[in-house]
Amino acid sequence: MGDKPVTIKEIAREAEVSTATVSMILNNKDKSISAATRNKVLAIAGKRNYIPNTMARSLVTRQTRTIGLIMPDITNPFFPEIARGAEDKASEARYSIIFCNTDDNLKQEEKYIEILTEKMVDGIIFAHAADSGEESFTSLNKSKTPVILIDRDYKNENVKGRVMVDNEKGSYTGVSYLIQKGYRTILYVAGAIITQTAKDRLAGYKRALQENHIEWKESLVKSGSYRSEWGYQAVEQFMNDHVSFDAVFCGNDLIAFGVIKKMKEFGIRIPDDVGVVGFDDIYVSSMMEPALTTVKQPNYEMGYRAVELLLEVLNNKNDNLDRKIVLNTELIIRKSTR
Amino acid sequence: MGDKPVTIKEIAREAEVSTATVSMILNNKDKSISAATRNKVLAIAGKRNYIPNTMARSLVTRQTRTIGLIMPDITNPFFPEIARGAEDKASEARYSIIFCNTDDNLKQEEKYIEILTEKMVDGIIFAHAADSGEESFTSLNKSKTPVILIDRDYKNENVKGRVMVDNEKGSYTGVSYLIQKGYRTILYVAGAIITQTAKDRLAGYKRALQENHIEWKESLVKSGSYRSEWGYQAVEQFMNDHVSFDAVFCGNDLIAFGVIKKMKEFGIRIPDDVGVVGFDDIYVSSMMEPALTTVKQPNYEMGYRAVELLLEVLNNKNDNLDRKIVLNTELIIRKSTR
DNA sequence: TTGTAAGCGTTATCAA
DNA sequence: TTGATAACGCTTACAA
Repeated sequence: MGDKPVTIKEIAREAEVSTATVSMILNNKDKSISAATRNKVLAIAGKRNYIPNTMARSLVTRQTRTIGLIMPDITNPFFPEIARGAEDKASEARYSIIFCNTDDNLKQEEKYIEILTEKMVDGIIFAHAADSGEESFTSLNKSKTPVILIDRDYKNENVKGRVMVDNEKGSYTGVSYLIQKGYRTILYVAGAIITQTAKDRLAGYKRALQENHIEWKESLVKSGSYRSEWGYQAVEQFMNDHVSFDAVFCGNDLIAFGVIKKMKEFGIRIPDDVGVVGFDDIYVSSMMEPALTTVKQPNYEMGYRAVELLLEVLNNKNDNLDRKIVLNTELIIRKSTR
Repeated sequence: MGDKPVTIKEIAREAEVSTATVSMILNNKDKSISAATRNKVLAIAGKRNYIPNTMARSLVTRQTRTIGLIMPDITNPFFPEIARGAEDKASEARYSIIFCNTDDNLKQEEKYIEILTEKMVDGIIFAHAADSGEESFTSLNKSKTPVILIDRDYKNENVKGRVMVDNEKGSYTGVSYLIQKGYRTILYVAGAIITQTAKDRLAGYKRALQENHIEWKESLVKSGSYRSEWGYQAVEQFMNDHVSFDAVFCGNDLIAFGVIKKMKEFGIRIPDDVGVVGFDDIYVSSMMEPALTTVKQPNYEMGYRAVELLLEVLNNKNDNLDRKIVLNTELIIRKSTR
């Protein structure tokens, strides 16, 4: 019933052994310790309700069993599954996750990297969605913390691995499907095009057209942001430009929602008049009217694999690997295509 | 260019002062220190790229500037905004957040509370959605960590505050609005009814009917889970029971989506034949067809206020308050009601 | 204005 | 099979 937490020292005193002994027992490094003292110590620790102080422990072991997760915005439906995957894997291995929202703001990212290295996290999972050009991460360079990148590519010596998705192939599959279903004039409403992601998806779009001998026209492509408002506006713009089309391939599902909303307002029927394919497969896409055909990203798996990779790196300090995991997308066929 | 991180001791040596002096300067407790030594130390710390070791610091100060956030599932659209609000406030105050997903599993909760107290978090924000009865939290009792509850009520001496929503009033407002718009036979498709939340909402539903002299019938109320599948099934069940109705008040937005989907399949027009009101206002509710009229919960604010409250508690160790903050809901009128 | 030194709760190296 | 004891890097009385 003491007020201060019980320490190893007090247990040692009560059990009439040394702190070293107690420590070994509590950490299962007790091969050489007699069952008698072992049980005695364990009993006392239990009774006194001993809780180890990880600060003290980390100070000497130099590991915190904590990893940082930096992402733009947990409120964006793209990220919760990544976070969940990461947390699940971390939790399995008895690691904890500190999570940070940057709003795609470089200053914030710098700040968080600083904080995380001060907190001595063992590693960082870094999901930086929007491309911010080639800025160098000064905090990252100061820090020696190993980093696993999600979704984007950086050059940095702390980067020990990347987990990405084959975006080119993903959009190739989506667009090919549209063509296969008889659609011929396919708009591409992209997100922010500075993004490598968006570029890769554009490449996949082009390749699908090419392989099907459909001419690629710049007038059919517009890029904006990854928000549903942009999809809504984009359709408006295409209509104003008197562009005619029978399908829309969208940079993500949110954009697709906007596209569909606007088209409904114009009385365009989906999928009969126009087919729509999204990208991501966020959880509501199946509930929309019509349910959205989309290229699913394995978000949960990305988070999970990223942590898995990090733990591997942590356990093989020696070999300085920079592993790259490329995950496949999956076409989810629903009702927005015929 | 050394390999090990620079310590205060090395800086002290290089600056030819004591570690105490360096520590004071680095912590802005340097009222009494000459500008000369001050600048010298700061310069060296900058050049050598000093990063404080928070393990060591926390060991003596007994605070980690870290707080735990326990919630059922970040993947559930209800929670990301809470998490975001919490993180924003924490970040403002230079606190970090460790986040934990319990899947409404009591074992998990216990485990996380244990881990968090081992990690010596300064406090815990606890968002426990589904009611798990009156189970006692043994880990919580062992731990002395202050806890702020979100959304649910527990009795526990570690609970130093609660942030909740006035559910009774919320559903009262929603149902009153339906009545005001001329709807008369209003179903209530509730979530899990063991939940206090669901009970309070039921109470609000009844009060609205009563005040408008509409008889309450048990046959108009069904409870299931907070998932869209349940909304879908519920409508089916009501139809099978040959219950006629002209409005549906839903336990949350997800349920409303399911309800709407099923009704569309039956060719029921919304809002003309039947009006629908949801609860929560998750981010897609405005994008649905028709856009959903719903009782908005201030999720972001709940997270934000919870951390705010926790920080207050942390700064007033002396008075043993248990503050309760009750936030108001807001009726968001869109197109699923006439 | 600055330095000395104790101590935070562990782990880990030697010795015994 | 166990015990002393020196770290780990920092803060904080108290002295000087």
